[in-house]
Formats: sequence, C-alpha cells, structure tokens
Amino acid sequence: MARRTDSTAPADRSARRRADRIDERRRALADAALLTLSELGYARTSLREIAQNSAFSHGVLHYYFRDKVDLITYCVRQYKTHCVERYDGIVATAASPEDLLDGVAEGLAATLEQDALLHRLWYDLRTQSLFEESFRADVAAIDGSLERMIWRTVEAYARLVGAAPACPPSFAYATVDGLFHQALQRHLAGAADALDVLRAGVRRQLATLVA
Amino acid sequence: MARRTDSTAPADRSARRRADRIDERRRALADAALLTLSELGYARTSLREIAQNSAFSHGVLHYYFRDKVDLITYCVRQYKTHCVERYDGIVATAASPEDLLDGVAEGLAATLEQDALLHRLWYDLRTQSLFEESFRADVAAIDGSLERMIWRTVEAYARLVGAAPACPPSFAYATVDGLFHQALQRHLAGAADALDVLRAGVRRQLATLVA
DNA sequence: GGGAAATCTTGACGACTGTCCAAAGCCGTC
DNA sequence: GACGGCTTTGGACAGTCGTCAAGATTTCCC
Repeated sequence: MARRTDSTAPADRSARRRADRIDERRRALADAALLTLSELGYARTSLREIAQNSAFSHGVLHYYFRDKVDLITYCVRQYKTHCVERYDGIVATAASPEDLLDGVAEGLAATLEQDALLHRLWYDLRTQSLFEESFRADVAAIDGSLERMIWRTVEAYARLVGAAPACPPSFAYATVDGLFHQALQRHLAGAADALDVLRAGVRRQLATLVA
Repeated sequence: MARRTDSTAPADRSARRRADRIDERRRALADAALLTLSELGYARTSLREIAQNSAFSHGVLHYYFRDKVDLITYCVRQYKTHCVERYDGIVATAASPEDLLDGVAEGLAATLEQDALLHRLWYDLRTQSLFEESFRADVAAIDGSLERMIWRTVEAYARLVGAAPACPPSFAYATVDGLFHQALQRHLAGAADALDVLRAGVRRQLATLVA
C-alpha cells in the first residue's frame, strides 16, 4: 500500500504525457486540415487531401478523430480560438472615440487582409451549417462570440462619447458583418480599394449605433 | 429561287419550335434542380438526385446541359430572374417616407419567409463562387443587381424626405444584406422574432442612409 | 404508315469518397 | 536486447459521383 496515493506515480505521468501527445497531434492535424479547408472550401476538401498537406497518411486521421465531422468540428473550434485571440485587445487601449474607430477599422482591415482565406472558410462553414446539422452548434457559438465582440466595441465607443448604445447587439453585428463580408468578397476579387471601403464603412456604421 | 426568302418557311418554323421546346425542357429541368439545390445545398446535390426530383432520368441532363457547371449556371441565371421579378415593384408605389419604409421592410420580410430556402441557396452559391471560378461571373451579376435594387430604394427614400443619399451604394447593400442574412439564419433556426427584428433593422438602417 | 430524326433510358466506366483493418514500424520499459 | 503496446501505413471495401454511349422509344414529316 505504501505510496499508492502518490499522484505522480509513473503510470499517471506516462498517461498524462500520452494524452498531451495525442492533443498535440490532433492540433497539428487540425492545422493541416484548416490549411486545406481554407484553400479548397468545405465541399472540395477530402480527408486524403488533408493528409497530403500534413506529414501523415490518410489512415491516421481516423486514429485521432472519430470521423470527418469530428475532425471538422475540431477545426472549427480551433479556428474560433485563433479568431477571438486575434480580435481581442483591439478595443482595450483606446482613449478617445477617434482612437477607437481608428483601431477597430484598422484591426478589421488588417485581419481581413492577413487571414482572408480563413475568413472565407468561416463564411463557407457558416453557410454549410445551414444545411448540415453536424456543426451547427459550434458555428452558432462562434457567431455569438463574434456578436459579443462587436457589441463590446459599441459599448466602448458609447462610453467614450458619453452616450448609450442605441441598437440591439444583433443589429450591430449584422451590419458590421455585412460590411466585412462584402469587403472580403471584393478583396478576394482583387479590388484594390476593398480595405479602404471597409475602414470607412465600419467607422460610419459604428458612429450611427450610439444615441 | 422563288420563295427562298420567305422567313416562315416550314423548316424555319420547325426549327424554332424545336428550339422553344428545348428551352422549355431546360427551364423545367432547372426548376427541378433549383428545388433539389435549395433543399440540399450545392455540396450535397448530385445530378441523379436532381433527376429523381424531375420526371426524367439522370442521363437526360447531359442532353440539355453540357455538364454540371452548365446546369448550375443556368439555374443561377433562372434564380436571378425569379428574384428581381419578386423584388421589383415594391418601391414604385410609395407616397410617403413611412409608406416606403413599411413597404420595403414588409417586402423583405415576406420574401424571406416565403422563399427562405431559395435565399439560403443564394448565400450558398455566393459562397461557393468564392472557391470556384465557374459561376463567379453570374453570381457577381446577381450581386450587382441586388445592390442596384437596394440603391433604388435608398434613392426613392431620399427623394421622399427631400434629402440626398449620404452613402455609397455598396455600403447600403452590405449593411442591408447583412441584416437580411442574419434574419434568414435566425428564421431557419426557428426564431419567432426573426422577421420582426428584420423589419425594425431595415427601417432603422435605411433611415440612416440619407443626409 | 413508314422512315428518319429527336429524345429518353439504362447501364457502364473510371475516379473519387469516407471508413475500416491487418500488418508493419516505432518506442519505452523491464 | 527483447518484449508489448502505441502509432502509422497503405491497401481494400462499398458507395457515390459526373460523364458517356449504345440502344429503346417517341415524335415529326413526307
């Protein structure tokens, strides 16, 4: 019985290391999957293609993921963390309304440019979730967190101009998302002014959202 | 040489009738395809499934359409005419700004409710066109005509309140489309207030678009 | 009414998909 | 250094896909 209560018994430590290794593999495979997905879109991405963009063979995907839906769900979740990490922190450090508008407009334009393919994938998956039950819940969760992010911006702006938000959060999100989506579409189509139009549009729309 | 110049020679008439019949078949098949597409989405719709929702067998599709892309392109074009026909005429008969806002809000809410699946398909195809070159041109054409439709509304509203539009057409379209897309998403998810939220949102947004 | 052309059906083809599995490779532990 | 479990491979499987073509059927014209 001696030291059976020791929580760092060799067996436990090895089990933990194993679990960590598995998590790491899953993350790596999900990264490869996101790469392929953002390039080809959901409809045209096969498991073999994903595996070819990774260091492994196609069979290993079913060792780490139950099936294709499990993998894609995991990818969506991973994308979400990537997403909110990027977005957060834009709002925090603004001292004046103008600063905030600048920061938000610039932040959105920057991520649109840098992560254009990931955003394209996001809109793809969001649309697919309208047809496929599988990852609807995860998509809805991301949508909600994006809406809350926009809403934090509106609240911060309202505070800085000494007014109150004058619209529901869903209205703010819908209109700004519409602007972002259109800008992405034009940016991908090669329109040189897409980013500037987005900046101007976001500034204008945010300004009308407070009383 | 006698009547070789007669434009209604039997051969011509028969050729014309044949062409008409072909057009009719193509329209019927495209209708069946639109039915299936709007139910399953682009990614999950196969030619066999389309044929099963029609009165014909799957082989006939390649008699009237070169390939799948040709069929879907034809569907997209057909959807466009269906779309603008529906939309047009909302704006024309408004006497006061309030009338116009009512009419537009109600018109958008009505088509969202009645043609929910078709609109879902539209967003699906628009997203697919970000990945697939094939029907990008047709999608862009529809997008443009929708933008012009919204813009006509803005202009009419501005005229009625005696002001000028105070934003670019693309801004008006992006924000209203964002509202419409969100409302569709919530409506399909079963939210009972989706239509009312859309009505309120559209009214609010349109009102801010003129000086 | 018969023959030719248009139309439609049916089955086949090769390519591709997600999934599964037996075997091989790998690695830590005794 | 050999054993045993964890990883990984690559092929097999059943299914579906778009496409095609040969044959059956219908339609039309003389």
